[in-house]
Amino acid sequence: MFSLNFIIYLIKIIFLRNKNRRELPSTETYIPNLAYDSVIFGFNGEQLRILILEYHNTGLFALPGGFVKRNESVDDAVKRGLYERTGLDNIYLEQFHTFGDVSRMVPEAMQTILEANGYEIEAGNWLLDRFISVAYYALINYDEVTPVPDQLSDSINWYAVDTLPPLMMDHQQIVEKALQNLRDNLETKLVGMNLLPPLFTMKQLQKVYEAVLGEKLRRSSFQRKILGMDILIRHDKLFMGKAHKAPYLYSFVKNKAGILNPAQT
Amino acid sequence: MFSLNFIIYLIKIIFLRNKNRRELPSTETYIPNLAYDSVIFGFNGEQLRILILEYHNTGLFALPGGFVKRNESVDDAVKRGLYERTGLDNIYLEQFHTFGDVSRMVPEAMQTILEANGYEIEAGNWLLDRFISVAYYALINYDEVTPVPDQLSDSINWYAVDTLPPLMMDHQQIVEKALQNLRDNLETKLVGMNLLPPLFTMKQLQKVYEAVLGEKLRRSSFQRKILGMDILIRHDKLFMGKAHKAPYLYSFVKNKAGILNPAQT
DNA sequence: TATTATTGTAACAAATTGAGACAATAAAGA
DNA sequence: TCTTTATTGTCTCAATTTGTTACAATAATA
Repeated sequence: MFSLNFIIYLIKIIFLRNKNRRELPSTETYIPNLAYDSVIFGFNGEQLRILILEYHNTGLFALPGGFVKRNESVDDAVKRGLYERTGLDNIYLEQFHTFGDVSRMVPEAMQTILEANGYEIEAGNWLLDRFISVAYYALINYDEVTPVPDQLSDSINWYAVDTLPPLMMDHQQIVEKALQNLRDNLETKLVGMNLLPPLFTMKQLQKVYEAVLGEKLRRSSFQRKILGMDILIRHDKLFMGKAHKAPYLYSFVKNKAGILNPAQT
Repeated sequence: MFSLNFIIYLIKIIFLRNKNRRELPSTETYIPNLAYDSVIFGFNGEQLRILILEYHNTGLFALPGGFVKRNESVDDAVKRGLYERTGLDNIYLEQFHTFGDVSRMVPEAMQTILEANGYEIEAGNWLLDRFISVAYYALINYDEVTPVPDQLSDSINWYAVDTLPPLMMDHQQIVEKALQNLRDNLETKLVGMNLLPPLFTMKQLQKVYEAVLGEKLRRSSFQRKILGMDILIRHDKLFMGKAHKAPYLYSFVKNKAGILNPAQT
């Protein structure tokens, strides 16, 4: 009567329908008009990169974001989102600005995204309303992470901060403000600690500084300054099989009085 | 039949009833769960002070705050509030943090305040719900302002930052964070420009710096540093009738390239 | 005319940063 | 085994910035 392929086709349709026809988030669980966006920085050894996601079938690129539950702090909402996307707990997080312009209301964008994912959304739904967004940046160890796309997005990928795809809404400005804050905090907040693996060479640390600042630094001044801060512990040398003197490995002193402990907002 | 005094008394009652029985703000005009708080700094020549208001008949001290209209940016909401309270337009404003903890939900406080003002409020009203608050600090010229209390508050007064009354909820923490941000921005954002009158002496400027930093500075280093920044214009001397050399008056260069223009968020 | 308090600036020392140089050294090649 | 190569750790000296003290200039007063 029916071919096997047709049956499989039907099952697929039903399955996908069920998957996509799931309930939209509601204001019973989430606070209306409030969202967060996260600029997740990683360092690949050369460049400073951030995680950008692309929504299914829309060509829209965006920062990872989400909503805040009614019984959850904004910080926790961001941590939850980061955990879902990176699998990492205890990420270094810094809130840097809240974006509250009226021009942030772009219902077409949300509508496109939801419809491309098979949701039906009626006019007046809270998701199409205006959103105030609290923006955070996160610093993570690039190598420890395999980012996973969420329900609505095709992909989540690393992009160098100076060659981002065109981002939706005001996300480009959010990234710029994040970068500016990261630069301002570079000296005081020991940014390197969170972008590098536990053991690293002086050269790697310098590369992080250069990538964040976007300029070359002098090797000897840099070394003198960092060592003078008394925040590094020197370990054994790292023999990389290269034809030159081997560099020392370093780690950051933990809980240096007054100065930052990681994973703290 | 009735004495004139009695008539006047009746009129007063009716007038006050109308004044107090006015509609509570509703979520038709305001965004729910979102508020702002403002830390308004002024400098009286010696101390750094902030504006604190006291609610009628409650003994509760608080930062001036308010809600955000649905068709208004958060920045504009704050400007509106500042204008109502200080009469000043074009105030220097800086957003510094958004407070989003769940522990910020203290419905008793709002209930006390509203009831003390003769409002009836039923359980479930949005004003008793949780609020996320975007916090700003403002810098104003102390002498130009006569603060006016709002509808709910008895008084609005200047307090030195180191002798504040006990503030409600987390407002003490908000002040501390504001101060910390003000200190961090002191060098880069030309804070003095906004806390002093247009013409001022070097000593006055130094006093501002000392009040913000909470420490004494050396006169000659300070003078050399500030003059070296090329941000001041020297004017005529100020003769104060004192038995010593008269100081020069200075003003800030406007629109110094790269560096700040005032009244900009 | 001397006295007083405060101002503007110079002068020198101390500390920090910039720029270059040099010896040490891990691996590769002769 | 001895050079060669590229890079590292550190030192030196100059340039710049900051800390500290000193001193002359000067409005009003006695």
